Amino acid sequence: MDKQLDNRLQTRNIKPTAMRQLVLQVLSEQKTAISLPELESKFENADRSTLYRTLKTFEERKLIHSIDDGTGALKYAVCHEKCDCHPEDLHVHFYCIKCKNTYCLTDIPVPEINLPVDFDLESINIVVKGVCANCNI
Amino acid sequence: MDKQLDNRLQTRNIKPTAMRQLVLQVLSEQKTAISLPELESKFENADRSTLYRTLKTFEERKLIHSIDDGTGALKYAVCHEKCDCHPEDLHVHFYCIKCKNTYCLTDIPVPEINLPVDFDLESINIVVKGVCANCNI
DNA sequence: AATGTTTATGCAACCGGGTTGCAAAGTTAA
DNA sequence: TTAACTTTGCAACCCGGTTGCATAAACATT
Ligand SMILES: [Mn+2]
Ligand SMILES: [Mn+2]
Ligand SMILES: [Zn+2]
Ligand SMILES: [Zn+2]
Repeated sequence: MDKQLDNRLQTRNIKPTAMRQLVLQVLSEQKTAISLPELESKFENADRSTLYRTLKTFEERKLIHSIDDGTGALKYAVCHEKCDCHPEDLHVHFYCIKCKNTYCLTDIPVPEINLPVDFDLESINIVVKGVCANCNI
Repeated sequence: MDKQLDNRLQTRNIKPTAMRQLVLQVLSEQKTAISLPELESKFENADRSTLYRTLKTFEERKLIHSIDDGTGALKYAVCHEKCDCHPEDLHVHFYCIKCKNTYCLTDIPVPEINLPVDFDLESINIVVKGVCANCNI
């Protein structure tokens, strides 16, 4: 289908099955992060475990990243092209308590955190809660 | 029982039932945050929903705070005396991928985050993952 | 002390997100 | 064509969290 998306799959070493193309397409259309149950509801007849495994594969290969915004369901969003999900690639996420959407604030990198001595840092998860611009008019 | 702990309950307007005294005692003994299932396992015959509601009450009254470290189970830790869980009271949390403990890094306040225009901030959740000092010898 | 009212507890059942085992279908490589 | 591997679909399960409801305990009023 979409040549662009197929490329994204290929460069991440993911075989472009029909299912995966569809899932990536849906993910790419989202303006905010989406959960597995939400994704499920976007398809008529898709099996949850297939979608689940598709997301897992995507995440493993760094095509998407997941956000735990504290709502109980992991949210997913496509990584930007060159992302490797290393600390310097990470950004802040925002959960709106009104519209319940979770935004990637890709312009806001996670700040440096100075851990106590002998603590090793591997990743940082920052979720800010509040009211988003759309809900704030 | 413990006069200190009873005071903590009173100053937070929580009636000091036997159950609540016990739960607060266990919580106070922890060096790292503890989940409901873990708490459950510290008692012989405690009912889950009672413990659940006890934690909820404690959290509502700001006697304890909860941490979503991404493991699937919320962790709880006692707030410090004067805490109101406002952004300026919040600290960074650390999840050790080796020992699976979640630490309150009470000395590390959450940094300021400048949100995009029209976004209102209510709370900030920061969880750093890595290896803790104990596991790093 | 006896009564009614509020609050806390215990039990059971449920919910929802996530996860797995396994067999069938599809793909790829000899 | 056959064999090996990968992906999909289905069903069943796990676990943390949550709720309705009945009982018990605490509290207040007479
Ligand atoms: Mn993101
Ligand atoms: Mn803490
Ligand atoms: Zn919003
Ligand atoms: Zn550790």
